[in-house]
Amino acid sequence: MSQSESESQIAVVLPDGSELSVPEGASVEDVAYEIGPGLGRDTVAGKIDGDLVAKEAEVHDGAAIEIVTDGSDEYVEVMRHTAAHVLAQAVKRLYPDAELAIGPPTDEGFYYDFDDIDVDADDLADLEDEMADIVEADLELEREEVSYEDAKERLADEPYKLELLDELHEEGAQITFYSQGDFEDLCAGPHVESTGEIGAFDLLEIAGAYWRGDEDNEMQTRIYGTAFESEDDLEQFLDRKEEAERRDHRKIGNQMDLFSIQDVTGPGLPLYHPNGKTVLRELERFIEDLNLDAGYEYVETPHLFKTDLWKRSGHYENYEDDMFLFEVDDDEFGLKPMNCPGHAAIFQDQSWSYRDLPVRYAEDGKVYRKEQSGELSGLSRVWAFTIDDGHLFVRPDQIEAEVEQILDAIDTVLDTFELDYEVALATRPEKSVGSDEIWEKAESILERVIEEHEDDYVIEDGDGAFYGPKIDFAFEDALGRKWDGPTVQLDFNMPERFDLSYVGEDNEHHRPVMIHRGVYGSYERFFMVLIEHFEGKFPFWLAPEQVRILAISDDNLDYAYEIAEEFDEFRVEVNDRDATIERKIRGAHNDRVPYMIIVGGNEEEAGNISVRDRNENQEYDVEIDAFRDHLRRERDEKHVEPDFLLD
RNA sequence: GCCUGGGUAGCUUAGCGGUAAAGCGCGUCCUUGGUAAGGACGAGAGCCCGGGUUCAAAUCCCGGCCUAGGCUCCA
Repeated sequence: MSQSESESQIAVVLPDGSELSVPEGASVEDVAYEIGPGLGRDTVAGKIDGDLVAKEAEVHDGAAIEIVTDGSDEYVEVMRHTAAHVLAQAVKRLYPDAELAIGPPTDEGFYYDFDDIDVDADDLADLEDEMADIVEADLELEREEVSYEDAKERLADEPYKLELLDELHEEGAQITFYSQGDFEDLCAGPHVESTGEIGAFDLLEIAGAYWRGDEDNEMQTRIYGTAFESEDDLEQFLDRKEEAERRDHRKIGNQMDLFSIQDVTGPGLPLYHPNGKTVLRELERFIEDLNLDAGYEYVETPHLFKTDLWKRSGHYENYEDDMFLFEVDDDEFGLKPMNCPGHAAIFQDQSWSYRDLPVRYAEDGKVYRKEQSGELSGLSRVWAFTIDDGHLFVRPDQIEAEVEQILDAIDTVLDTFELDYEVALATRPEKSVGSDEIWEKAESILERVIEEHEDDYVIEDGDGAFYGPKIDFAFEDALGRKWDGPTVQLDFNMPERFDLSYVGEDNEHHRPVMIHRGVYGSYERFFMVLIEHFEGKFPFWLAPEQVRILAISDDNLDYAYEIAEEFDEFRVEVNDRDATIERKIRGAHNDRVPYMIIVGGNEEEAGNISVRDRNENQEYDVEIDAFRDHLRRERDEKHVEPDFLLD
C-alpha cells in the first residue's frame, strides 16, 4: 500500500491534536501503520471527522482521524454490524425467499429488516443456532469495491438493496460489498475481520418497521439482537434489562395500588387510587409552597374551551391533529392541550400598570393531547395529564430576576429528590417570531442566568421554540436513563396574539413577555420517574403508608392501637392479621413501608417501641417521643431514605 | 395509524378442542408466634367483547377493544 515518498503529501489530525503527514490516497489503515506497525495490524476500522468508516477508506487532507482497534469503544459497534450480517446470513439459509433491507448496529445491539419472511418469536432459537454455526465457522469478511453495473447484477433478487444502490449511485458514492462465506451484502462497513470475533450474542425480539421509517411504505419484519465481546458483558446487559422490568412503574403501580388504566375508562386515561393520589398530593403541596413563596397566584381554568380561543392562541392551526375537538350545538369546542391560552385570557381581562408586573399565575392544570394510540405507554405517554403550570407576564427588564427565581425553585426540587441533571439552553430556530433585538437580549439574559446557576450546561443552537428561547432540564434516574424535566420558556408570540399590554411609566402601551415554566413538567411523567427511580421505595414524606405497627401477639394489639394514636399525624396502619411476627415483617417489606413499629410484651411493659426500617435496620427500646420527633424532621426536611436508625 | 406478541380469580401465571388450575393475597379456625414465609379449611373466574366452525370452544377462525415491544440510530 505504501507509495513512494515523492507522491504529494497530505496532513491528517490525530486525536491528540498532532498532525501526521501521509501520502495522498492513503487509507485509514495506512495512517495506522504510519503511526506504528502494531497499531496497523490491530486496526479494525477508523473514524474520519467523527464518522465510523472502513479501514480501507481513503483519508483527505485535514481529516481528523481516529483508529478503531478491538480495544476501542467503537469496536463493539463494528462487531454488532458484523453480527447483523451473520443474522442476515442465517435468515437467508433458513428462509431463502427473504428479501434484505437494512441492518445497522444500534446503541444497544443491532437489527436487520427483512421482507417476505414469516418468523415468530419461537423461530428465534433456530436462527440463533444457525448464527452460532456461522460464528463457529469463523468466516472471514472480505471487502470488495465494485462498479454500479456489477452491483446491479449481483442484487438482481434484492429489490430494496437495488433501491439503495440507485440512490448511492446518484450520490456518486463508492459501492462496496462485504462477504462472508456464501453470503454477501451491499454494505459500507466497517466490519471485524471474521465472524469468530463475535463473542456473545442474543436475538431479542421481532417487530414491525416501515421501510425507511415512512408509514406510507410497506411494513417489514425487523429482528432485534445484541452482541458483546464476552458472555459476561451480555449477561450484564440482560441483567440491566431485568432490573428495568423490575422497576417498571406499571408493575409497581399495580403492586402498590397507586393507579390503574382500565378498559372501560379508555386508553391513556389513568385513574389514581388513594395511594397514588397521596403521593401526588404531597408533590402538589411541595410545589404549591414554593409557588406561594415566590409570589404566584393560583388560578383555575376549565378543561375545554370554544375553539375561538384555540384559534386566537394558534393551537387550532398548528396543533389541531393533537387536539380533542367536538361540536356542541352549533359551536366547536376543544379540550385544552395547554394551559397558557386560558392564563393569557385571564391576564387580558383587565388593564395593567407597569407597577403590577410581574404577574405570576399558577395552576395544576389537566391537559389533553391526542397521541397516536400506539404511542401510549403507562404513565409516560397518556392522553390526559396534569402540568404544574406557571405563566408569568413580565416587563423585559424583569426577565432576568424572574428566570433566576425559577431556576432556584427547580434546583430546590431536583436537589430534594437527589436527581442528577443536565441543562440545555435552546436558541432561536430558523422559523421564529419576535424581533432580532428581543431574541438577542433574551438569549443573553438566559445564558447569563444559567451561567450563574449551573455548573455545566450546553447550548442547543436553533433548538428553541418558534416563539422564544428556552432552558430545558433533563434528569437521570437510578438506571441512568434520561428524562425531560423542568423547563423555562420565554414567549414573544402569545402576548402578540392576545394583544397583551401594560401601561408603562411613559404612559404608553407596552407588550409584556410571557414566561412558561414547569418544574415537574407533567405530574404523570414525574410520578413515573420517581416510581422507577426509587423502585417504589418512596421517601418518607411521599410514602402512601409511612409507618406500619406490628404486634408480636394479639395480646399486644391494644397497645399497638395506643401507639397508632401517638403517631396519628403520620399515615399509620396497624397490621391486625393473625400471623407470626416474621410474616408481618415480610409483608411490610414487600409493601415498601419505610418504618415498622414492633410492639410486644417487653415494649408494652417498658412503655416504648421497637423500630425497624425497610432497609432492615432495627433497634429495640426506642422512646416514642424520640421517634416521633425524628419522623417530623424526616418528613419536613424531605429526606430521601429512612434514616432514624442510621443516626 | 401500522407490525409482532399478549388479555384466564384482587395480583402473578399454567392450561391451548372434552368437568377451569397453581402460588401470592383474602376469610374462618387451630396456633400467640420476638425481627423477611407455622398449619388446616374455605370463598373467589361473563376464561377481554361480538360473531362463526364444531356434538363440544378459554382453546380453532373472523371482526373489534385493550395492552407490551417496535415503526431510519440510513447500504
